[in-house]
Amino acid sequence: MSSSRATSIRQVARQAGVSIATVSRALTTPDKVSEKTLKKVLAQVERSRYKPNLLARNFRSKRAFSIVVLVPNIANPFFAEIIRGIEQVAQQHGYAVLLGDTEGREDREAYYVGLVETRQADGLIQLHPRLPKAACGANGTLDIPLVNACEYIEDAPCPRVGIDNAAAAREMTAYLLGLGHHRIGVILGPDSSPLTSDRLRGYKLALRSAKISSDDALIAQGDFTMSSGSVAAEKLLKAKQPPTAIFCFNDEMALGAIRYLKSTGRSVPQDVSVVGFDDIEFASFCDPPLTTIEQPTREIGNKAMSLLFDMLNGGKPEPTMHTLPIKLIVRDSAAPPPPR
Amino acid sequence: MSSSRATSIRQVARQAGVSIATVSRALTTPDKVSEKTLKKVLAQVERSRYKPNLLARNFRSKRAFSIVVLVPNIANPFFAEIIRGIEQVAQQHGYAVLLGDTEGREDREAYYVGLVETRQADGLIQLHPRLPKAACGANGTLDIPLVNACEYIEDAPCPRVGIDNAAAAREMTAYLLGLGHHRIGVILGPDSSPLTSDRLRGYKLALRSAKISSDDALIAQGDFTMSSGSVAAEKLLKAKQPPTAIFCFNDEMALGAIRYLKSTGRSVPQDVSVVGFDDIEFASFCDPPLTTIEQPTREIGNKAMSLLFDMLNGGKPEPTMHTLPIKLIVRDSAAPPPPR
DNA sequence: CTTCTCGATGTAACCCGTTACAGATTCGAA
DNA sequence: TTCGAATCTGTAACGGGTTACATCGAGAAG
Repeated sequence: MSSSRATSIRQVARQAGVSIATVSRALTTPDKVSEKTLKKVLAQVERSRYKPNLLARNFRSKRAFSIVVLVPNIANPFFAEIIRGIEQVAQQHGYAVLLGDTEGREDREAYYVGLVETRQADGLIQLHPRLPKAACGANGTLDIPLVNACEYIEDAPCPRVGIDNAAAAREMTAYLLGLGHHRIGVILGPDSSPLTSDRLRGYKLALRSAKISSDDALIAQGDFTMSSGSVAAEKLLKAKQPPTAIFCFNDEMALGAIRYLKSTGRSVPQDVSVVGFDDIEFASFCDPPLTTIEQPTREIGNKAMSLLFDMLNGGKPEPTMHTLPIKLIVRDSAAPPPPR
Repeated sequence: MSSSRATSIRQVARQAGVSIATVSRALTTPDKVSEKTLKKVLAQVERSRYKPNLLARNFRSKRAFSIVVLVPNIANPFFAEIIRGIEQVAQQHGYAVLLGDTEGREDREAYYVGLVETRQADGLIQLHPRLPKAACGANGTLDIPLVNACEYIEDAPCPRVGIDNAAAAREMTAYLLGLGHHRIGVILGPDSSPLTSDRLRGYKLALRSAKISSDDALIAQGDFTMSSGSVAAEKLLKAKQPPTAIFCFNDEMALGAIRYLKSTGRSVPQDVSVVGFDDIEFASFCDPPLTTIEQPTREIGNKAMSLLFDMLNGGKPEPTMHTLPIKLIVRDSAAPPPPR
């Protein structure tokens, strides 16, 4: 909080007896400066506590060295993990990450897109299942460097990274079939989410492979919240022919479903098996520990940032999907169905 | 992705037939421009899709219009909520928030402090219980605008916002006493956290008011993780005179404690009451729903950002503590002790 | 000794806005 | 009509770095 203005490169140059160019080079490209001068300059930098003004540097280099991450809700630990993955490689490349918590509102989305249009940020990583309207040019192309992570956008004109949701759902369904279940309920996510349709497709594929016809009475709507999981589970269990296992399209809903089952005196997995998706932290701590699908959240974040970094450095934005492997985590919430 | 360089204010000025100063004024101080010119300029701005380069503007105004939030771990929903509160008012004032997830490492802390020293950011909000070393000047003052939120730093030379942990713990303990408990166990957080000592103080104060002497056998160490809650609960319950209620210094540990109790066949709250602290989202969904202390997370974030904003606008950093009210949330995890 | 090469350094233009200051125009009042 | 004030507009300096280009000096080669 000293009242004098911050020391500038010119002061350092004067006091070190060199030109400003030399100071600049000493700090950014030391090998272009003789050893003697370098030492002299660095000593003076140290002495006068000089910190280069990155606002100026970035202005000159036309780069903000920051990127924004658009996320529906940081309070969701699943997204938080992906953000950590993004930050990790962002920092390796000298980028800072601006947090864009949209809370689902489109005006906030537009605000963050504006940040990159006005060069406050260099690019954007989108964690929503849709493209930000504000970023779309007239001819279906994107105005800004963008990569989409973890939610699959059909035909998006940008690189995407995520998992193969259909394959994952198929694997999980096959696992339940393997335990001997024939009536497997599912609790979907919101319709708007492409995740839902992909996972549903995988589920049906697995049934078909096992020569079991799918039954709409076994499909219940949810919205990824715990309470919706409870409600949906109730609906499924009250059917004429209730399922012996429930596949929830995320862990929160699985937790909700388990809560409902327990509250009605059923035990999991003895009476009904319940499995989830995502492997959030609580999944291993709840009772019973949840069998679920682990998503490579860190890796998704890492990859997304790497892709964006490439784009920012002149790579062209191949609109390809980068699929990362998932893992079926078997814990204790699924077991063979009870004998009839 | 057009190959031409971005349109600059000079182009717009030329095409609108005015000077660059007029364009600048039209965009930043429209009332200094005649209505006719304003219309003409804005039309041209629209037509050429001109977006002012904020890198240049910020450079000129010597402000980055961004602040960094240092957080131990964004994957912790408690912090995530505070961040949302910060972002909310940051955006109102035109500030972006840079996410500083330190993962507890000091080098990352230093990196983020560097961001404000080099003017990439204007100030910093710290969510850790200690001051970043890198930000401390020689004479015990701070080099950068900083406010501390949610964890109490003793004698920090900066504004602080948080709750009265001692009073909150006292209230909770009094509540358990009121239910008829006489042997109340506590599960602490890590020693390094000032939260722990404050809450412990509140607990002891309540006991003294009730003329009950405190017993070290009722105090167990934890570290704010669920598994530490299980371990600590086990230790408490295996004592000669086990507690009839357990006060955990955060919700995660309470969840862990409940899990341990259930696994040993005890039911909560019939056999043992368990209460938490923080009111994380899961607290209302677990079984039984947790009686806990609600922290005003949003408000903490809001207040912290307001304080920082004031500092950035010339207000001097009063090193005062801003205490926000908490709320005791009664759910179903605490009940009168079982009759002996 | 001259000439060439190459590394180290300095000079100054440049990035793209904002804004102090000056000049121009308009309008009302004397 | 003339002058002053108020309003609008333009010119150009400025911010703090980076970097193309010029310059200089030393050592190598001829």
